[in-house]
Amino acid sequence: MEIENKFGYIATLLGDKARAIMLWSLLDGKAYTATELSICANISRQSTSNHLAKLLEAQLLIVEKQGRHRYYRLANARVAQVIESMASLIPDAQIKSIITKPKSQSITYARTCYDHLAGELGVKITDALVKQKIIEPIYNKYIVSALGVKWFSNLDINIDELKLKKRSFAHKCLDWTERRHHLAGSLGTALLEYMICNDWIRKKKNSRAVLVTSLGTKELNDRLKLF
Amino acid sequence: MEIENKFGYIATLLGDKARAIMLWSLLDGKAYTATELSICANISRQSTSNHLAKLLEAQLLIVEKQGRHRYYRLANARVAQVIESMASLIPDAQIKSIITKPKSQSITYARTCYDHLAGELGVKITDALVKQKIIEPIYNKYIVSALGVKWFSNLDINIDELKLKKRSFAHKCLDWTERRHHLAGSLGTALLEYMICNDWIRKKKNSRAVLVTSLGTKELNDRLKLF
DNA sequence: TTCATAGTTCATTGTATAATGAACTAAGTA
DNA sequence: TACTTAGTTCATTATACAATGAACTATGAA
Repeated sequence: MEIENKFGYIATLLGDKARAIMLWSLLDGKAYTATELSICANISRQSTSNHLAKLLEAQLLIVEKQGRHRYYRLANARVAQVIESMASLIPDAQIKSIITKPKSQSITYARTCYDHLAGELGVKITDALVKQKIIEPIYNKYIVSALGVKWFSNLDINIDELKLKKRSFAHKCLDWTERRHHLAGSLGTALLEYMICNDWIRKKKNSRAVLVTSLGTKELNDRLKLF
Repeated sequence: MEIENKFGYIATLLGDKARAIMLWSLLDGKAYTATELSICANISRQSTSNHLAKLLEAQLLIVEKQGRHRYYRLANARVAQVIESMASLIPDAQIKSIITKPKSQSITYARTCYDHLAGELGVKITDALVKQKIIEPIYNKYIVSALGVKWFSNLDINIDELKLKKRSFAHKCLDWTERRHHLAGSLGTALLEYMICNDWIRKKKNSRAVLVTSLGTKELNDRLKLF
């Protein structure tokens, strides 16, 4: 098979309406049962099963059996990033009509993108990290400066340890609301984890939206001159 | 329309086999005619036209009319980025297969286009002029920066004089081999004349091809960091 | 002029594949 | 044990939309 056909295979797979909705729902990184996903996409369980089988075969999803339930989740962070970046192609006019909706304000301001922080806040923090010379953008990645190693160690994040992990360390992820890059990879995950554990931000229930606590505002301002 | 439906709209658009092949072909950043794209995708011209209209409407492509041809290209770098990132999801990728380019013969490498320089060299020079901030692309034209005025005056080219002429000063011309823009207009003519007069390049007899002299190579490298 | 080529539009046909119903396995429950 | 729920498989149906032919505009060339 030629490369463009392989690309077409992936594109077709993502292109079905029902599958697109399911994948979008899975963007929070959580695992959902087949029945839950069928409700999301508003199709029969049989049909859902068929779609899920295809997504599994393409290694876009992974499945975990637990009793009589099967929990489906995105195979890895890369899948999530591709889906989010595809959303950045939604025509400007349509994006505007979405982000001005009151209920989507929080999701566009700050949300999780699978395992790291996205939205306006995600981009702002990344910008600040670059401005403070903590990280530096190189091609599609970021490198951490000597100063940055120190900065992250204050958050109990050990750069050397993270680099040892198999997964990507610190790469760029395209944000669909901001149309700009933000920090992803194991470093992005570590930062998100720290912020949640230390109550800088809180996840909203049943949503990818997060909100910044007053402590978080203070810390981000002190450490990154963010606000 | 909800966000997941809009995502589905984009995904569906990219998901058609024929469209996927066309988009993949356009990844090189060059512009192609509708007929050429129909050959790439191996479908009829009518069908191609239909697909292109959809991609245009979604602002994934832009079109430029030139005579009876319509040149289609990706709307911006983001589109290319997303397509490439989607290709990264191809399972057990054998993406290492290199995309072969048609080898450039002298007629495609450098040739005159009516009264200015075209071909790969023409495009390269134009790119370098932009990169060095000597000229700046604005819509279908180029403007010359203050730095640029100085740069051209070193070649005895007086920008103010050229602007007084009735004909177009510096517009974009689409190259058929490179499918990318290069400098045309009175400024393009003046530059070509200078290069010939000063033996940077020589016209081949009975041909539009030109060859670059060793002096030309040196000068273009010194002044534009071209090679 | 007239002809050829590039490209589009529109109505019709064709087809790939999604959705569905019925029948099934497998796990949990009363 | 029988019964319910989760999920799948398979054969059939339905449908969205891609492909096509015919007719059209527009540019360029003889």
